[in-house]
Amino acid sequence: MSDKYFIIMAKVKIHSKEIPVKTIARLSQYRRALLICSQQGKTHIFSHEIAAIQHVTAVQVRRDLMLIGFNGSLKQGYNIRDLIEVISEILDYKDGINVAIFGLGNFGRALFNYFYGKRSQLRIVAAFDSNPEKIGTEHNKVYCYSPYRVEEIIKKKNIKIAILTVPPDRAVEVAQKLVNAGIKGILNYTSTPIHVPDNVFLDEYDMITTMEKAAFFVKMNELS
Amino acid sequence: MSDKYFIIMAKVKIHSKEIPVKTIARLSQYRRALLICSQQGKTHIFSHEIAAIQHVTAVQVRRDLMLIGFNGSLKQGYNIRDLIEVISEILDYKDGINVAIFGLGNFGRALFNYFYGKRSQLRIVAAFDSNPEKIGTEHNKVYCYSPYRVEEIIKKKNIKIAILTVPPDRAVEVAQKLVNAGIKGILNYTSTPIHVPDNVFLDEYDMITTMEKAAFFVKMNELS
DNA sequence: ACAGTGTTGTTATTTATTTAACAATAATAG
DNA sequence: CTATTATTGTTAAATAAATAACAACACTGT
Repeated sequence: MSDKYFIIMAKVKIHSKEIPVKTIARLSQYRRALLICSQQGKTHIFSHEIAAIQHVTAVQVRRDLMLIGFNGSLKQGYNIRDLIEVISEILDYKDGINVAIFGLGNFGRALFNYFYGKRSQLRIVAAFDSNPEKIGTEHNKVYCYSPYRVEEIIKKKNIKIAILTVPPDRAVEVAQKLVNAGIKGILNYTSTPIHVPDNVFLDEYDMITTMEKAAFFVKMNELS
Repeated sequence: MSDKYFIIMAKVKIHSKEIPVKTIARLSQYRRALLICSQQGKTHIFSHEIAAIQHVTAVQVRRDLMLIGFNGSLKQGYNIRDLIEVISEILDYKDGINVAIFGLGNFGRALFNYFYGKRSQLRIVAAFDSNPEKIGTEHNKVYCYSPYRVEEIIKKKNIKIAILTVPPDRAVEVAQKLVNAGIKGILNYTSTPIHVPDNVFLDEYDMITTMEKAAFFVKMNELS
């Protein structure tokens, strides 16, 4: 059997320039740093100041901002308010984006609480759980539905992104259901890898892998 | 002011070959897939089978295994039991590694429950929280200590890795304390970036960034 | 015995990303 | 008015990682 290839979204064009995925992630981080600075009354910031807050070099900040076509001034650096606006223009979805959480176990509830109300652009509008005791309950005005109603609710509430926190053995099945229902992005926090079509965004985060990586580096550091 | 540079651990030598960080992460994932296959009674596996379970190509699997010097057989593929052993030899810390969790909010508790007992190599042996009501409580035999005792307990219990889930405004301060106490790795789940010396492993995961990236790709996909 | 098949192991190539280098600039101090 | 300084913006180079290409092999069926 020949090898199979999975196509992922690697670069994106903005202002006719190619923007690496990693730049997108950094823009999100820059914005948060900028919002804090802005709240503190700062109006301008240098590339090395942004770099010092986040884990990057000043060169990288400048390069990222160049890619999105944002210009600073030589003596004052970058205008914070303007930069926030430009980044928001790129990152934000017009009228906000609706998110649902699938699986209200410990993890799901924690993410829900962590997330709820943090960024108005990203709204959790529904929860799903197969536990009959949870179905029908409400939490911060977010209703918990039965999995049977996934397709109906996704369409009715225009849910674009799913946070997947179901038990590992249900992940594949639920993901399939979500894709069929027309979800546009899945954040998979189960330890089971899932597959989605090319036009669905997928991000998988697995804490066990991260822990094992950490353990490995601790070990390597001790040896050298 | 000139640019500053942060040195990170990018590659590691095993058997005189350089191994990319990403390969290390994949090895952890391969092992989990292999453990499941092994439990199902399978003894051998082909590269494309591993690839189909995880999100990679068969070539990448073969390349990763080549880097760690593991050989398969032409007709049967890779011996599952042997491969698990070799990967474990690389990833695992001799007698297991002790982990502590800092901040028992929703997120901290969720990670604790998610994690507890999952991998015997990685043991959660202590928790810390500044809330007096939590201090002194016990959960699955794991005691919750006052932050005042961080240094003492880290040394006494030989804690190598910290899971950081304190509120964002405490992250920097707590991280500093951990580094001073001799912690070797930090998994930072607060949304505040932290800085650590080169010899301390750091992994930062920020859900907001991931969500914003997801939203961005949803948007891009709709435009094209 | 030999063509056909499906696999591994490895080198070469391509792509992606970061880092370095540096010209251009604007302010400042002498 | 000129040298100095600290910064941006951008191109070039270096590094990292993924993908392709393919030789070597071992088994199968004819």
